[in-house]
Amino acid sequence: MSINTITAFEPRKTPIQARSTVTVEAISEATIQVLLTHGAERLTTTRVADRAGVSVGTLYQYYPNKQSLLFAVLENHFNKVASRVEAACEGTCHKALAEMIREMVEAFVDAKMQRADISVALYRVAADVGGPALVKQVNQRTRKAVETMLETAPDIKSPPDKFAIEIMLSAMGGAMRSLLESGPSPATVRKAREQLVLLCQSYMAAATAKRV
Amino acid sequence: MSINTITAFEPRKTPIQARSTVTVEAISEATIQVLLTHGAERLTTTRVADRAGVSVGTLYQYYPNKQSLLFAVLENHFNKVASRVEAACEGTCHKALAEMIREMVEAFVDAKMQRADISVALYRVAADVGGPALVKQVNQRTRKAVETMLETAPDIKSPPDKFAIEIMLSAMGGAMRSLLESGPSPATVRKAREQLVLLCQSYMAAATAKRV
DNA sequence: TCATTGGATGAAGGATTCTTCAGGTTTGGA
DNA sequence: TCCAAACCTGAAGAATCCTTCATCCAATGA
Repeated sequence: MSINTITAFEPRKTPIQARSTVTVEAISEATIQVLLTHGAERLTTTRVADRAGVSVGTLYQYYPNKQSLLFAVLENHFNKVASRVEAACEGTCHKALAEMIREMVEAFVDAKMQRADISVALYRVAADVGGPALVKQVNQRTRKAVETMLETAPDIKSPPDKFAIEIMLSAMGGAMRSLLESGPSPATVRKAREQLVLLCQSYMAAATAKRV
Repeated sequence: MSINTITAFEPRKTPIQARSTVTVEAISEATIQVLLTHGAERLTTTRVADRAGVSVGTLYQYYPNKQSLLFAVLENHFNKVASRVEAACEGTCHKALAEMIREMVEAFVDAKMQRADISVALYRVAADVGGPALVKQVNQRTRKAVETMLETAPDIKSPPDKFAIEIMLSAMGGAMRSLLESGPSPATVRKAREQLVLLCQSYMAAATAKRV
């Protein structure tokens, strides 16, 4: 079913000419806007098309159904964030553990904040569109990046449990979600960023020490 | 708007006779079941009523609309969990910091696991029914309990920042959510429980030490 | 220039859903 | 026993929504 679900979400056709690329992007952005202004419950394909300045038919030319549209937007956002975190991990090898974690967490927070509106909007539909499965997948990917990064840390006796890293990532994500949903001020975001760094640092230090 | 939203969610009439109490509970339970088997998108008042063994009209006698139904179930669940955590906090005063955190986290995890199905079901609608606001409210309440508990800890130099406690709670909640959504085995839950304890312990230790 | 492929349109079919309300059934006390 | 209040019923109105498809416009390249 998982495979079927995913294939059913695949775009219908790929943009070739320039104008269609514009259209697809407009639809994407419109989806987010509608999500923010009307809520998930009132997210209508017609409404999205209107906001994007195209007709419904056009929308259905690129997405087989409403779910696939939402899924695509969700996937796109997740991938962007994951890539940022991966890049941060790769760029911080061989440094001290605390430094690694700091870079990683800050990359995550910054990536999320870059388009905070998208994050908030997507929280509202994630559950209906295979969000949890996507999160799992992305978390897995991120975990690997963190794992290989940690293996190069000079000040670690034993690498942390895979499971511990997953816990850390989901905790970080959860805290970030709460934060974003509260519509935080820049100052609050800065504070939270610091605290999240501390949270992950202290946990990782404890998790690597605990193992024999 | 917040007040209007909440008043609009208020139950229509309160059960008086015994049978109506049964009915209301059946509707509550049916809501969760439908959520789990059909998903949030296909949660229909008629479907819920069917599953509860009553007619739609009966449902609308107690809930003014679909949202209020979902909100009530959500609120009920959150309050239960919060109460458990509060109780744990009150029962652990004057012990060592690590012990306090352990009790608190374990109470949270156990409360969530008690009806894991409800938690998972509710994650799917929380966003559409003022979930974030509720979470905020409950988190605030829990934070106060944790705060007063921590003030009695003998081995703390300075109490942690309010903000730090909030971060911890939302992180804990987020990690728990990821866990629950992955349909974990009992063994996994045990491991996660341990790790969550460690996560919160090490963060709180760091947060209380950092402050001058 | 012109044919072919890509792209866009939007009215309308088909299907659901939410919610109401007029009328019937059950309960509990007088 | 009897009645008023509490409950329950479920067909149907009203409102949306998703999705399709026949048709028209634009671009590309031969």
